[in-house]
Amino acid sequence: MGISERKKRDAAKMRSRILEAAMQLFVTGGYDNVTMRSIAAKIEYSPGTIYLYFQNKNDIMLQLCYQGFERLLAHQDALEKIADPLERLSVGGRYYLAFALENPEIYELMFASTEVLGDSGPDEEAAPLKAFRGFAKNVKACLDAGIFSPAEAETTAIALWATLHGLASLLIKGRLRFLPEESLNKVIDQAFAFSLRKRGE
Amino acid sequence: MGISERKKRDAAKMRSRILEAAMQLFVTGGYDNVTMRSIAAKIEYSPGTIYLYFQNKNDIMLQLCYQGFERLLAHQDALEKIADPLERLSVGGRYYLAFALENPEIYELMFASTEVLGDSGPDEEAAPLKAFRGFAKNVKACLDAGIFSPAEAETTAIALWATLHGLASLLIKGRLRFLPEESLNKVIDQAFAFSLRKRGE
DNA sequence: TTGACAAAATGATCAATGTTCAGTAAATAA
DNA sequence: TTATTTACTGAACATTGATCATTTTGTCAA
Repeated sequence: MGISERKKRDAAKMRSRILEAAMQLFVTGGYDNVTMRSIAAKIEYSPGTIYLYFQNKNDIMLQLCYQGFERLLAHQDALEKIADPLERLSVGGRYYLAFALENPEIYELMFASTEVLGDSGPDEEAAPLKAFRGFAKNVKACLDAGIFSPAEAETTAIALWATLHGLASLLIKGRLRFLPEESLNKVIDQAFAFSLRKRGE
Repeated sequence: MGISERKKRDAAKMRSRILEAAMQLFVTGGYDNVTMRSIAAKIEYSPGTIYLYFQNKNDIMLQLCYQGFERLLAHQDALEKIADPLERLSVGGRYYLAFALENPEIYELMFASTEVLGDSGPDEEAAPLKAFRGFAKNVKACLDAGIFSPAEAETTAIALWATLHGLASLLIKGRLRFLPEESLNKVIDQAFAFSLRKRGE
């Protein structure tokens, strides 16, 4: 039955084309630029066809959200080479921030309200959880190296993530626009130093 | 000219009624629940009337965003009584987080993307900037008390804000749902301790 | 190759949305 | 009372996400 396999490949390819078109529309013109009709026009199919491959628009946006997490995770993979755990964590954090600032729309989508992304299921949590686990692993390495105390492993990871996410969010949404450009980099550096400072006791 | 004054009051009252209706619809059913028609029905006017008092829907949502910041600022005013600067900062942070978690929709709206809220003008930055200045003032007090070193005043304020905002965001959007309920409070406590720890050197 | 069946794609259509605007009603002024 | 300005109406428009009867395309047995 080579035919049914080819059909499966075709269907997967069609899904990819739809997602690619949606992603392009999204990053160039934001959420409002993604309409079922604009996607259809881009892939040169009729609007109704999209519903043969995706349940609805939310479904599509959710997939784009997942793609965002996957891209972020791919970035983080490059960190494995860094031996020093504290530096790995620091560089990872900068990667995280750089990703958010270079892909503001995608990053926003990744943390868009649950409402937009539809009801939460076990699958929905998978991607963020995976991202956090990678993060936590690096923190754990710092812990093992005696940089943090054991009781603070998860706490530290979350606090760090929160700081990074908060910075990214505030920057993307222009809430730190009042800061002089020059001091921004310094702020980021110091924020990292602040969060990553070796703890006493 | 008592008439024109009365008319001004009437117009202001009408604006309030519209905003109140919009806020009610928003907190109960989210952004999608706020339609020009639903607002109109709630205040018992025709949809077109709303456009005599507001430019468009974005305008209305922007005002709700401002109301959110005002509520938050009102909360923070109660902090003045706390003498110890470090404790004032800590309690203020908890207020901030509590506000965000008790008013998740409003908090989300306050930090919604610039796109949703319309083009940024000097007015738009006023509210968040004001909120941050109050925050920074508390940090400065810690600084004056020798708790932080001078070079870190603004940096510390921003890092703190980012951590708070990040925590609020992640919590609201369910990204920390995998955490056991019991450990959540501990995480918050430790995150605060982590960020507010007295710095050496 | 042909004809019957299944799968894929279409596009007209629906209800709902934000917004506009000619027309109507009410309030004010003359 | 009459004229004029102001406030309001609600039908209408363009767009949106989504649906579904219809048509086109693909598959396979005869």
